[in-house]
Amino acid sequence: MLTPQQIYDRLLSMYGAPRWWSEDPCRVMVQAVLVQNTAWSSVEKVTQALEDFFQPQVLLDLPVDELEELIRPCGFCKRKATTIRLLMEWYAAYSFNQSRLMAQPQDRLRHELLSVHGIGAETADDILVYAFRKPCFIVDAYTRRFLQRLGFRFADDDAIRAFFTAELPEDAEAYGHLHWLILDHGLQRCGKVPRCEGCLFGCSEG
DNA sequence: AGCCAGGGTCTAA
DNA sequence: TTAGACCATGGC
Repeated sequence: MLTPQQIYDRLLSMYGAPRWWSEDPCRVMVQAVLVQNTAWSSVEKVTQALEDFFQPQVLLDLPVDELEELIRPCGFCKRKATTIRLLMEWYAAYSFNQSRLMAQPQDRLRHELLSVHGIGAETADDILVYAFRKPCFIVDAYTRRFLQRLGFRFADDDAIRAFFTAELPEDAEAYGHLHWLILDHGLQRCGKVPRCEGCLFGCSEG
């Protein structure tokens, strides 16, 4: 069985330097909500329409029904528009102050994010890592499918998290980079096609 | 046509 | 505590 470090190294050699979600915390938060049960291509489409709106106060000033129309292609637009609004209100309680947020304990931020209606574990963890640089390992559908194709069987998401965090340094950058590499791998359709080109994992079956 | 996409919430048993 | 319904839309 591969170790987390070996997995990371192989992904790195396949996809090169990993990208960060976005340097803009507001964009990370909005996109993390938009991508819930939705194809990333739809998020990209809406992102173009939202290009002038990725500022917390602008989003708060925008009538919710207008936000619904802007994000409609991502589906669940009423729920997601409300969640984005609530998320920005939470953000406003910290005065949109990045250093003030990053100074908070991870557990506290996670608890607060989970208390926002429409934010669950995965969305909260996306935000913790990519917006606030907290070392919280993200488990999503791609992570589960990826590990399953590699032959791992875990009882639940906590077991997956434990597998990675036990051996990797507790570092937000590393977690974020690894998660994005796993996304790159998934988006290459590894495991969905008979064999993906140059795959170092030999992905070929589900 | 029908199924799925980087989820989350609510309800019933 | 867990399974199932529901939320909405686009792409294939």
